[in-house]
Amino acid sequence: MDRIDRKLLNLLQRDASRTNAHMADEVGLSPSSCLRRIRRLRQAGIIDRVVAILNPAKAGRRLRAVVTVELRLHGEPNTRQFLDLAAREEAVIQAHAVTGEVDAILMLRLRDMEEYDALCHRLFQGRTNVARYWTMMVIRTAKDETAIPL
Amino acid sequence: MDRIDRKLLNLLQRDASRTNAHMADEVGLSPSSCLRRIRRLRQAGIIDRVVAILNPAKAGRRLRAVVTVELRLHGEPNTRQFLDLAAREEAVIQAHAVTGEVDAILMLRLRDMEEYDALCHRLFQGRTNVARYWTMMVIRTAKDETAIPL
DNA sequence: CTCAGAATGCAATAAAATTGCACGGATGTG
DNA sequence: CACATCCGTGCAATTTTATTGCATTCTGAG
Repeated sequence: MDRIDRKLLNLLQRDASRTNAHMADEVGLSPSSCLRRIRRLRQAGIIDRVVAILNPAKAGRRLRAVVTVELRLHGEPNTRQFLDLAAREEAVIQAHAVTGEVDAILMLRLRDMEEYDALCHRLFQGRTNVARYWTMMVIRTAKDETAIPL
Repeated sequence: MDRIDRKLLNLLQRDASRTNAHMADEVGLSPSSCLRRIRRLRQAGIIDRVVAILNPAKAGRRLRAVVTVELRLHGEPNTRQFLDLAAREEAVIQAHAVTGEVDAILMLRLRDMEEYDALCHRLFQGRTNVARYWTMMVIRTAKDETAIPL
């Protein structure tokens, strides 16, 4: 993992659709060398996968929300059970167990408020293990990266 | 945006490294038709970009945290100023203004606690506009998608 | 300094993407 | 219902890109 690897990873984290020859130019290597490095980074699992990022609005998911959740019954099996339940919801993009005043945090991608309402009913109301929950609707996004700083 | 487009987008959101011919097979189209659809989805901006997703641990960013922030001075210019400040930090992956009991929420990718400490000093202490902040360190992740449900 | 292992560049080859073109199905109109 | 038009499709030719073998160069340990 030298300087060139880092440079390649940074390029790939922003735009993985460039041709290998172009990438080689950027880092000052021959196409074959460049390709072999990228392949090595993939096989080592440093590059986990390559994905397409959609425009949320154009994909019909304008709303974004963060929900913090306090459970009634804390501890390992209960937390896991709730997270698994949440993970099954397609609107739930991320589900984490966390430290702090709450037990879990969910990131949502929503079509509209109707979907939010329905989701809350399924996850938070009825006979679920949720004591309280706090919803933060995203008003404005100043930064939104998938890239991990190196 | 018919059924085939949605299928293509779902495939690309999980793995955009497949060959066009493979994708064509998956959706039951010829390679040329498949390619033209993908190109159209890109030009329409539905596909925003294609990126490499790294393994956080192998990239040296084992720690993940969510921080909610209450500002001293609320309202538009102050919130924007704080978000811009936060966005300049490389450990800050996402920065949002939100509704609810807090004003902003930050997603962090951290190397270690030392980096967290330094970041807190820069963003939350001293003469910044932050009244209080709550850190939730991610213990376990049950779901972590970049894909937007269609 | 010397040697072994790893990385590199070049050129040939294989694979993939891209394009032109003709066909077929859906839609709208007289 | 016949007809013209438009859009998407598949095939095959072409161009571009990825991949590999091999000789050379670089790097680090002893």
